[in-house]
Amino acid sequence: MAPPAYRRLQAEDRRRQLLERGAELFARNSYDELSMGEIARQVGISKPLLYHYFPSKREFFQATLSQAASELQARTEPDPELPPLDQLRQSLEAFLELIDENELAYRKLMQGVNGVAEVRDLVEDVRTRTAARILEGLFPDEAPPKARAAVYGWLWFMDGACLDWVDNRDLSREELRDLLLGTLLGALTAADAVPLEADAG
Amino acid sequence: MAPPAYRRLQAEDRRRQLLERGAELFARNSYDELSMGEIARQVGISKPLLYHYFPSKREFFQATLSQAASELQARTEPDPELPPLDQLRQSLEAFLELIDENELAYRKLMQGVNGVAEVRDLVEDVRTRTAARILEGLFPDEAPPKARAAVYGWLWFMDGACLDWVDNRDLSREELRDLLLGTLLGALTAADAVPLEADAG
DNA sequence: TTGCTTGCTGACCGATGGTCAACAACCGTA
DNA sequence: TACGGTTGTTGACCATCGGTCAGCAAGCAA
Repeated sequence: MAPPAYRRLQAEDRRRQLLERGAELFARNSYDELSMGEIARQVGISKPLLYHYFPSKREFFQATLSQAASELQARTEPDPELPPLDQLRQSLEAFLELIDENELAYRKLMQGVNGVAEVRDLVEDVRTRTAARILEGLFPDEAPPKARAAVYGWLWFMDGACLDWVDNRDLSREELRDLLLGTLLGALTAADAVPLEADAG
Repeated sequence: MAPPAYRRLQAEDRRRQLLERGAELFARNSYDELSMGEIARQVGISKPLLYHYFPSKREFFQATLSQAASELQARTEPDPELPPLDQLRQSLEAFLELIDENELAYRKLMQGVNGVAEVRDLVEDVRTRTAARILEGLFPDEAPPKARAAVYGWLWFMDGACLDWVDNRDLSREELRDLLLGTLLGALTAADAVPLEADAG
C-alpha cells in the first residue's frame, strides 16, 4: 500500500494554518517578492488549494493583515476608567511593547506603506480612527482644523520615531514614550489647542 | 507609395518623450496597474523600444521619479546666508508651495499609489537627508539620539499634516507652516534639545 | 538610386496570478 | 472489512506580465 499522497485537514484547520504561515511569510518577504506558488510550496500544498481558501492573492494578504490589526486593536485598548492622558500613555506603552516584540513585522509594514494598497489602507484606517479617539477625548464636540491636523500629523510622527527607534535602538522605551507624549503636547500647543492640565508626568 | 510604418526620432528626443509621458501616466495610474505594454501602446511605440531606452520597468519608473525629486531639491534649497531657523522657514514655505501646486502628485506619492520600493526609497532618502541637514544646523558635532528621533519623526509629522491639509483644505498655508514649526520646537523640547533662542516668530 | 546607420518591430520566453475538471482521503455505514 | 459519498485536494491549463532577440526599414549621405 502506498502512503496517502496528501494529508487532508478540516477546512477550518487548513484555513487557520494558511493564515498563520502566511502572516509569517509576509513578515519576512515583501508582497511581490512572494508568489502564490511559492507560498503554497512553503506550506506544502498546491496553489489551487490556496485559491480554494482565498479568492485572490490580495485578499489572502489582507486576511493575514487583519489578524495583526485585531491584535493591535485588542492590545492597545486602554482602560476607559482612566483619565484621558493616562489612557493615552497606557495605549502608547502597549503599542511600543507590541513593536518591540514584532520589530521585523513592524518594519516591513511601514516599508510596505508605500506600495501595496492594502497596507496603506490598513495603516491609514488605524491612524484615522486613533486620531478620532484622541480628538474626541480633547474636544467632545468638534475639533478645530488645526488640532485635527496636529493629532493626525502626530500619528505620523509616532511611526517615524518608532521606525527610527527600531533602526537605531539607542533610546529606551520610556524615553521614546516621553518623546512621543511631549511632542503631542507640543503639537497641540502649536495648534493653539492646549490640552487639559497636563497633570504632572 | 505606402506611408512610413513608424516615425523615427533622435534618441535624445525619444528619451525625453518617454520620460515626459511616463511621469504623466504614473501620476494617474499606480505602478502595477500600468504594464510596460500599455505604456508603449499609450505612447504609440512598441514595447521593445521602451526597453531599448530603459533596461527595466523599475528603472523607467525611477527615472520619472528622479525628475520630480530634483525639482523638489532645487526649490527647497534655502539661502545659506540666512540664520538656521529662517533657512528652515524658507524651505518649508517653498515645500508647501510646491505641494500646493502639485497636490495630486503629492497625494499619490504619499499614499504610495504609485509605487513599489522605489517610492519608499525616494521618500526615505529625502527624509534622511533633510533630517541630517536640520540636525547639522542644531548640533554641529553629533546629535543626541533623542534629538535625532525627534527631527526624523517630525519629518513624518510634516507629511502627515500636509496630507491632512490637502485632504481637508481648511487651514491656510501660514497656519500649517506655523503648526509645523511649532511642532518641531515642541518635539525638540520634549527631546531635551531646546534649539538656539527661537528669535520671536 | 543605392547603401548604410541605427531607430524600431514582431515573435518569442519563463514566471506570475488565477481557473477548472477530475481525483482521492477519510468518515459513515453495513 | 468493504464500500459509497462528501469534499479537500490536485495536475494541467490560460492570459498576461516583465523582459529578450534577430531582423526589418526610416531616412541621411553618396
